[in-house]
Amino acid sequence: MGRSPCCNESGLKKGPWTPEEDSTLVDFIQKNGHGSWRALPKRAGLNRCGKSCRLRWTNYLRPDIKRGKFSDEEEKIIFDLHSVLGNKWSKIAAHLPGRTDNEIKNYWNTHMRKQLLQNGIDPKTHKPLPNLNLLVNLSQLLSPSTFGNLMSPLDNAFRPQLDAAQLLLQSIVQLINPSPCPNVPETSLLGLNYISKFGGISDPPQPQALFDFPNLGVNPHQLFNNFPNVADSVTIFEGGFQLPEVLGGLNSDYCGDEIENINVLPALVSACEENSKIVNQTEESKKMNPMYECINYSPTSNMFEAAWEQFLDGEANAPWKDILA
DNA sequence: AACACATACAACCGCACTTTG
DNA sequence: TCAAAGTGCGGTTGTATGTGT
Repeated sequence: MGRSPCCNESGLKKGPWTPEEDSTLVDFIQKNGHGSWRALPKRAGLNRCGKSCRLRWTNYLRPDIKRGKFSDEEEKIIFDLHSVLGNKWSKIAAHLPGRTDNEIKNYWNTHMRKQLLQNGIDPKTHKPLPNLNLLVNLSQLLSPSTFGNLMSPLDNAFRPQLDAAQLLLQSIVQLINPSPCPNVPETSLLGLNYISKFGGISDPPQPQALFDFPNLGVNPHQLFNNFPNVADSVTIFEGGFQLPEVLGGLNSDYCGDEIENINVLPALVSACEENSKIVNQTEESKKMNPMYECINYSPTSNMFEAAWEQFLDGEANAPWKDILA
């Protein structure tokens, strides 16, 4: 679209506005309205371009502008809306009376983004930045190339257990980085989880939220129900679980009570295909819940279970305990 | 006290998109 | 249908202020 830029006229002032210019602009708009922004500077007697006047008015001089520090509540709203809308600052600003899109953008970039990064949360995806070093190291430790040279033919008896352990690790890595849901835009349920649990970024969590089973459509209780022996290796507590020390003692970050109060979160489902009917979710809430289509989108669940099964089948011998020690 | 560096924020720029006449 | 005007956005810059040496 051919269009002449509005701000390349020579002789027009740029840079910070003086109190006199502010006063002139405010007086003119209060008396006449802004009308055409392009025509405004001449009519008001300002040596500025229309765009500069518009920005100055909308971002700073408008009487309904709220100045000062963002409240915790405002931070929560920004975080929440950003998780859904992304960088749609004007849409976010529409939910924060008195705040401008530019102000929110600046606040996000200078405060919130930094804090999220410091706390291990990706400000773009609102998901934890994967701390996969431990798992990668374990995976490498368990790789066939590592053991190919070290293990004697006798030790190959342990190969099935090693394969199972490696498969398990791969499953965990995939659970941490699930494939994106194909039916809805990228949203940040972890962001809501984060807010719901910690009440805003002013009191951030430590970056150890490696698992988020509700968001992956997996209920840890149901997940481990089929494996009675798992209690010996995995600690299941209210709303979460802890893996055995041999896997680094990684723990889930499932915060059940708070999450149930957030209606955009998916309901919990069984990780088992045969039990994959929706639980705790009405037909109405399915309609309201855009993530519904994603609830069963957990292709790694069965893989995870299969790995566990193999893993636990071999636990009687538990050679991996010695190998990893 | 003086300086360098870091940080926060206002403001600008360029572009793409939408609205309007 | 088209061009101008208006709007929204990401990225960047300039300046004031804070902090450490």
